[in-house]
Amino acid sequence: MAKRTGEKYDAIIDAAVRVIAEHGYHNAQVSKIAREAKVADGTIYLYFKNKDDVLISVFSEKMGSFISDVEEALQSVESAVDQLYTLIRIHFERLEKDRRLATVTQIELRQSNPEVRKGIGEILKRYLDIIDQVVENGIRQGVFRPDLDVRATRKMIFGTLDETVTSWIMNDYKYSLSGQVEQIHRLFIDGMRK
Amino acid sequence: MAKRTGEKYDAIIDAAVRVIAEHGYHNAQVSKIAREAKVADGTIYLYFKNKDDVLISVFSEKMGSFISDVEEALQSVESAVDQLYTLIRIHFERLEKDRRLATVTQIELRQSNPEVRKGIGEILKRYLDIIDQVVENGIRQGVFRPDLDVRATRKMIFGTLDETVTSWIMNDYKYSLSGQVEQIHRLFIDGMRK
Amino acid sequence: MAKRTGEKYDAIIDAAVRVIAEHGYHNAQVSKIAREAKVADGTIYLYFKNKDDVLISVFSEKMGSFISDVEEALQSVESAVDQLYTLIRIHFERLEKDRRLATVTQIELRQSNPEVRKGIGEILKRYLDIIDQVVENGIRQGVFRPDLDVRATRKMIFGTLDETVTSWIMNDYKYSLSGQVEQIHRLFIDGMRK
Amino acid sequence: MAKRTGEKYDAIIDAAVRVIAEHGYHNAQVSKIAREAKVADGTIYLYFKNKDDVLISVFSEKMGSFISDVEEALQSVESAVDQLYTLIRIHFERLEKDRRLATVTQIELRQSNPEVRKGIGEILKRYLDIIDQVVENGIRQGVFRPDLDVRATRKMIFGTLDETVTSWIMNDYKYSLSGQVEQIHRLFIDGMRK
DNA sequence: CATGAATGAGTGTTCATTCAT
DNA sequence: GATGAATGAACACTCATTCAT
Repeated sequence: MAKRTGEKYDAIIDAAVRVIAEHGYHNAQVSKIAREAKVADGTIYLYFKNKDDVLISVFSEKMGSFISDVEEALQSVESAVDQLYTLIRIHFERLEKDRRLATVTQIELRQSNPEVRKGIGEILKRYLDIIDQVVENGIRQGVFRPDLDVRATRKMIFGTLDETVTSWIMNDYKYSLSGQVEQIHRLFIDGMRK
Repeated sequence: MAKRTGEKYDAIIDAAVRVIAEHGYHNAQVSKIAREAKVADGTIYLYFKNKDDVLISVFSEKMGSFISDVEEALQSVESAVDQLYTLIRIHFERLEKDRRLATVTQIELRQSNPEVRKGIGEILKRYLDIIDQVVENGIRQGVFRPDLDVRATRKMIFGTLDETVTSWIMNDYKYSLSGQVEQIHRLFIDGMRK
Repeated sequence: MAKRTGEKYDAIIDAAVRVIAEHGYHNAQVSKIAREAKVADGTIYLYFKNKDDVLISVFSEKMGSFISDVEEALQSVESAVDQLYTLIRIHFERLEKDRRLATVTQIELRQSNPEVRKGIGEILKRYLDIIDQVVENGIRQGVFRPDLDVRATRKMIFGTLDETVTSWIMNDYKYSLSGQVEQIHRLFIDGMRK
Repeated sequence: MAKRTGEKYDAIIDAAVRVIAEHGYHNAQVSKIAREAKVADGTIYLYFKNKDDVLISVFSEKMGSFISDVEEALQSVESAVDQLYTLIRIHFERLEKDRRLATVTQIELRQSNPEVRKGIGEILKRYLDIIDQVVENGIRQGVFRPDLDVRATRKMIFGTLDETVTSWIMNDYKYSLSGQVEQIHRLFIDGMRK
């Protein structure tokens, strides 16, 4: 049971994204995903434990590559201020480039049951850790306030990015996400005060 | 259909909160809510259009009083910097005081279908408007940067508060929410830079 | 859940017997039983815990009245020899009179899963107890051998009756069941020896 | 299709017995039997027409040797009274010696669908014929009553043995089967009467 | 001969909503 | 207004069988 690789594995993951994006979480039946992936219903169960596993895997596979990209990009950046900029930029650019995936991960999969949400939460932890490291870097480098609460700061950063992307989707992508990198970066670094 | 007041109306709303808090969104059946409210299943449909309407009303009734509280409190505060402080403080205090309601509005109701989420979104707009006004006040008063993008700033503020509360719930309320008001207020106002 | 009486309760039980008799155990879907009983599928679950419960109840209700009939009839019979005769007679007469029920309880329900079989076994225990009492009576009355092993004797009696009925059904009811009462009674009492 | 011999043929039959004995009829999937037999799923279909064929063959192969043993043993016994004793003894001894096989043939395979049951019935006919011959022998030898109904008597004999074995299994083999040969033989021959 | 990946038909159960009383 | 019995649509998952290699 549950081979986690192969052509069909990828086909099912991608089909799930398309079906969820088009029909919404509550209308993404297994049979619909199978048809979209051009496999039989039962084939899905050769690659995944159950429907929840498909959904968690969608998030894991897609978000995983996203997180890896961010990790890699941050390696070649020295200053924590610039790292934060890079992180915001990649976060926005990636999701702006794949609206369908953005909708699925930001909106649809959040309607899921506790089991799936738990799986999603575990994957997101990796991302939150990266943010923590950037903040800690900045403190160590002496560019961020030494009394910064890392966890609170991380929640500000993640909460802001998440809300911004969600809002962008809910407003039908009608403005540029990546156009806000500058603005938000400055908000984080310098705050609202004149 | 759909009297929106009365003893039973309130009983049903409160029963819904209790049932969702105790059993989770996906186990909050109409019949369970009816039993908890000590009315017949059918009676719910004399006061609400359908189940979605019950859920949206839960959010509306409970969040409505919350928003009014914030509005009122802000009236007696002059400076936008202090208004922002007050907003954060009330946001955290209110939810910290009623953990059950916090869980229902922050976690459970977000698993709902598009219809309910839309209803919730509309109610939240009032809150977002209040945040906008605080930001605009600050610009007008000359204490916030004049080039602040009001909408981006509002997303930062709301996104951060929301993520902070969610995180607090997910970590079993094991630290103080209101203990973070100071820290987060300073993050907003002065940013992360040393 | 699970009101165990009422007009519809009976209708569902009877529909189940008809459906199983006509289509066989493996083709007796809940929806088919519901249609036959002229109720909605869901209604079945107002009266029964699940499908297994329906099947066990079929056996319980039908066999229950059968066992009560036997119990009652034995009361008015003094001698254990005659009691045994009466038991065999009623056993055969009842099943001969309702061939459909005979098929369902003898053939179809025995193909069921362990859960149902367990339920059936528990109901049969009452019948086996009655047989035991007849045997014990006979020993006490001094008409049966005092060294008779009650349990072994009971197995002979029940096993024989059961096999005889099953065989009669498998041979398409083409001979008379009640015509064999005499013969079998004498076999039990006097044995095969000349 | 369907070679009925060979190393793998036997391996599959034996694997089926083990799997059914361990997991029960309703959990004896073809793939599980294949794994136990160390062949591929598809290989089973080179030796058997379908799953039913496997199950019937299990009964046929195992019961076949049992019946042959009985046939052979009876040859060297003269008197019908002793033949009946021998038949009961071998019946009980064989099944007592291989509890796993006893469970499979007495309990598990009886849950099967009509097709398999029909196959089983045909095999059992050979056994029933042997019983008939013993009874007829006895009548001819003048030791059994001449008015004995052979078929009814056969049903008593088979029904009793079958019920006794089933009961022994259901009671977890906790008493001796072969210890009951005497008792049951006397019941058959001399009846219950003092 | 043998493999094992792929197929796809088939069904018990839940629960929001209705409506006769 | 209030009841609660009745409705019936909707869907994830299993597993015997096939067939390309």
